[in-house]
Amino acid sequence: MRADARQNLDALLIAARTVFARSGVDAPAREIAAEAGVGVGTLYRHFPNRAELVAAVFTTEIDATAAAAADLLAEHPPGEALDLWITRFTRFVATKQGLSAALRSGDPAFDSLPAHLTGKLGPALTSLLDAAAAAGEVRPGVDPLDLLQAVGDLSHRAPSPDGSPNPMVQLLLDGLHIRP
Amino acid sequence: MRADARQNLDALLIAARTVFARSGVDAPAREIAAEAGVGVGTLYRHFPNRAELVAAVFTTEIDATAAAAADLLAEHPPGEALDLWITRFTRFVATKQGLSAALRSGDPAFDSLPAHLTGKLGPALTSLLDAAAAAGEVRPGVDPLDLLQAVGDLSHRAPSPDGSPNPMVQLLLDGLHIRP
Amino acid sequence: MRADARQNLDALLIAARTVFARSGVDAPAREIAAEAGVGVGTLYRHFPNRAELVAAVFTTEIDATAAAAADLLAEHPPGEALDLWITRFTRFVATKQGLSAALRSGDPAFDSLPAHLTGKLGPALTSLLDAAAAAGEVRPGVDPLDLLQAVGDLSHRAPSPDGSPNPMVQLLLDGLHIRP
Amino acid sequence: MRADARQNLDALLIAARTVFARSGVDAPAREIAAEAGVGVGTLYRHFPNRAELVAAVFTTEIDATAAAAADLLAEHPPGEALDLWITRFTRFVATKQGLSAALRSGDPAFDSLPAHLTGKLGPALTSLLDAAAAAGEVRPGVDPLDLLQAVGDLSHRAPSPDGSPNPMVQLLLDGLHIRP
DNA sequence: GATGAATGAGCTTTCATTCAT
DNA sequence: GATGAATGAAAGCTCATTCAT
Repeated sequence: MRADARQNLDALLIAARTVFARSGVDAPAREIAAEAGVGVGTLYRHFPNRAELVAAVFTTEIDATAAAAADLLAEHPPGEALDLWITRFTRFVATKQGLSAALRSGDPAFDSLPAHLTGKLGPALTSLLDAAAAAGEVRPGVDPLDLLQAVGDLSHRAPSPDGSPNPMVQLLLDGLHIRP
Repeated sequence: MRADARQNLDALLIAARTVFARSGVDAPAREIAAEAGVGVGTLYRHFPNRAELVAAVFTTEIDATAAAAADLLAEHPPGEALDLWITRFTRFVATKQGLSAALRSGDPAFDSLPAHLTGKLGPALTSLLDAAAAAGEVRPGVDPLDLLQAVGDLSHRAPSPDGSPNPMVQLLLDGLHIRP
Repeated sequence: MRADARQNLDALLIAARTVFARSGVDAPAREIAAEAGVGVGTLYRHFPNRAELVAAVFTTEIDATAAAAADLLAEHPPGEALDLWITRFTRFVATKQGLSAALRSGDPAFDSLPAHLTGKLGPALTSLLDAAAAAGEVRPGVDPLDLLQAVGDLSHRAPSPDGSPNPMVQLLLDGLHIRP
Repeated sequence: MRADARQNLDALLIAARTVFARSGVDAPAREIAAEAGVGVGTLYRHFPNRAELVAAVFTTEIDATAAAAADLLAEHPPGEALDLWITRFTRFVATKQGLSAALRSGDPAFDSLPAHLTGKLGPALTSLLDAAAAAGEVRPGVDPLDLLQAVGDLSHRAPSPDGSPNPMVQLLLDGLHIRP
């Protein structure tokens, strides 16, 4: 892939994420292209239809969220890393208004999303839970996918402006942690 | 208001609810008018724009949900009435895909919705909780708005085809009840 | 149908015929709407898609060509009427650049065209041939559909500016007539 | 011209002919380039615009059709050679759906086409007619351009799948031949 | 010279909203 | 008051053509 094409693709993904967050997943293609500083044609060259673009953005975001786990673990004590990651995941869910609709749409472009979700986020959360449990900071034996689901359900609403997680999520995290 | 005008208005509200559930809140105005058996012009006479119609449908639904509390209390023991009402509320939330988006849209037509939500559903749930607590069936001291919020958050996903509530909601209800 | 709607429909058919003749059957919908003095929306209200419009224009033209037979017979001696009608048919074919392509396109909107062609033009030409044969002006026993086909094949090219038929068609007509 | 450039040009002409026959003269440039196994850029280097390409393909085809006359004369008795060539010409016309439209388009790229048509095909047909007349197989004195024109007019419709000429053309050829 | 990525005008079609009937 | 025809502003998408690589 040519360097400029790669740059455009990246710009499109970033632009799409921005625009989706601002105007929803149904935002005009032209708006996304403009945000990326690119013609509509370029958008359509890279993503033949809207679903493909949405799927790509979601996938990218999932990947980024999953990848954050390792970074957080490296820079924070395990229990704190877990909390921070959950907060980040919370932000991911809050931004993805279209996610649940997409999953239900039946569009083949979204077929791989569920597997991607569990395949990437499951292991990421597992690594955090395991580290925190090993350090005695959280109770062991929590199923990562159950936790993901619950936090997800509780995070649909728009995030607080200060970036702090939903109070209910906070409660859940509190329950998870072992207090001395 | 003339009798036929009143009939049209009712027909439009029912039609809009049906169509919103089937095709989403962005369904074409014509589709709604057709479902109601009226011309688009009539739709616009009653609701000058789409947001006004959406708000009206939501308001109507909120009212109906609130009104159901008294009926259920009259026909069932208080604890059961509570469960049935929560299930009904769950269905309300699941159908209203557009609700959270509407609340965030900033459209003035939706300005009164939040107050309407708490103003109608709060008291309704309070009456149910009080009755059930008085009968010793549920623990006392539960904040109705907190419960509403939590159940709401947990009910965004599509409902089970059999009409039973979300498993997480079920869990919540179980925790609420006092078991002998 | 409301009077103004009827007027628009007629205006659209006339405009489409004009534009098709000028710019071909693939002319932009906007051009046709503009020619008719109408918004695009109106065009699409009457003809949900281009094929439907093309079919309508062709059908209308076929009808007009068929209807001309009776008029010509009433106003001219039979042999002359025949020649005049053939000339008119020649003009019809020359204008309908898209006809043969349409017939081959497989679009269901064109399904009824072939039957319409033979069903309307066959009888029209039959009446002319019969009258002319009865008057002893042309040889009897000529199959109208064969003649239609042959003249059609010979008339695909643009008509002479003076409106006279193709020389080869003229030859054909000469052969048809009984000269003293 | 470099050898590879020459190859590309040939490939493009062949590809264009194929694609034109399959999808019409308005087929996307990309489709033609792909068929030729080159990039669009290469297509545009050789033919600055679509009309130029169309003209080149028509010219090439005319040349090939004209050239076939000598070959056929060398390998068949003159009368048979004439029939075979007419059949081939018939195929040429049938494939060139865009020809008459092109001639009428006014695009300067097509300016030389009419002269090329008569200049190449006229002499070719003359040679065939003369040879056949000299052999006493066809009547003498037939104007080649008239014949070309008539056969052309009669061949606009899609060819029979078996490659045999139009029945009307067959009739014309029968009339041309002198039967013992 | 070749490639194919990028551009953006232009086309079809939909639909909210207005307004003549 | 009701109707539905008309309007025209979008929006999605395609493709001829240009031009950086």
